[in-house]
Amino acid sequence: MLSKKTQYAFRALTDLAENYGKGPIHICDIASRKNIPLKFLENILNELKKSDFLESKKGKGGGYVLKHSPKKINLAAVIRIINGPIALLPCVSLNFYRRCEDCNEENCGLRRVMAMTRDATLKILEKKTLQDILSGERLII
Amino acid sequence: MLSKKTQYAFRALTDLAENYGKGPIHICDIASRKNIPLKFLENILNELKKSDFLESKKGKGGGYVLKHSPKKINLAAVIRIINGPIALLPCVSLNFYRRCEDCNEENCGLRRVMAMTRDATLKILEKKTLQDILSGERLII
DNA sequence: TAATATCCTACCAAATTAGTAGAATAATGT
DNA sequence: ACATTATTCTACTAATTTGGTAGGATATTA
Repeated sequence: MLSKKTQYAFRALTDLAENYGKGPIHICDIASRKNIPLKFLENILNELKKSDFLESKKGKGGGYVLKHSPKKINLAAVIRIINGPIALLPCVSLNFYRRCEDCNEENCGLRRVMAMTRDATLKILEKKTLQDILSGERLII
Repeated sequence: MLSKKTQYAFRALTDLAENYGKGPIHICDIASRKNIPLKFLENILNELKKSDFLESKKGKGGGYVLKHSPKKINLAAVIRIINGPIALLPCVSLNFYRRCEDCNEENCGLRRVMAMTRDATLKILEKKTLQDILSGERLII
């Protein structure tokens, strides 16, 4: 399951997408509109900034802005930054690979199935973007 | 990611599948063959028994046996028992549904995408069985 | 230089995960 | 009946992760 932090991240990014083009958005506006603990949200937006999803400006008139169009930010990328691996086993993770103990990877049946589910999941999450989850959007399959 | 406990569960079930038809298998044989902490494995096999995957026999000649053929045990069912929900959000879980706060489900874009990924994942995990992950098996997609 | 807003370091509490200890119970063979 | 064997149950404990909080440092603008 996605952590609460990840759900907060999606809610905050959605808010920024809804206000895309309006200049920097205050973190406290996002926090109050989306009902997210302010100080926790600071951490989250900071991580997203470090990972190049956001730009920020300090001081009066400051705030956060999406660095790229909502159409360019895919959900898998956000999950990887805030939540971690998408695969169900470390040994099939593309971005967080770790070998599993006592397992001959070439010949591990569980690994083969988990690689399939990873692919099926990524096929969706890498295609869907922030734009696709805005509440007004119709979802085209 | 699947917990270590879940990976142990799969390894143990695989061992029981490999020895299917040979009568009760000692838990300490499974533990040593598959390198799983014995007392931890006790908990796991007990849960699997309570969930009707295994039968057990006490005393001399006792041990654990798969209650059904390895072909009948699908991976999603095992994950649900030992690991919990398969869906990425509680509000799209079929077996562990919980409403999420501050979210209008009818109109939540994230929810729609997460329902799609759940379906894609289940399509695989509910079809694949213990038999499919035995190391000798060829995986037919 | 005051006001504003992000940035950074360092905590803290609660929950979950991973594992252990030891006695109770049941089945079997002698 | 009784010793042996193996599962079952209750109850801990330690380590890690998750979900937050506090407070000062830094940068920007007016």
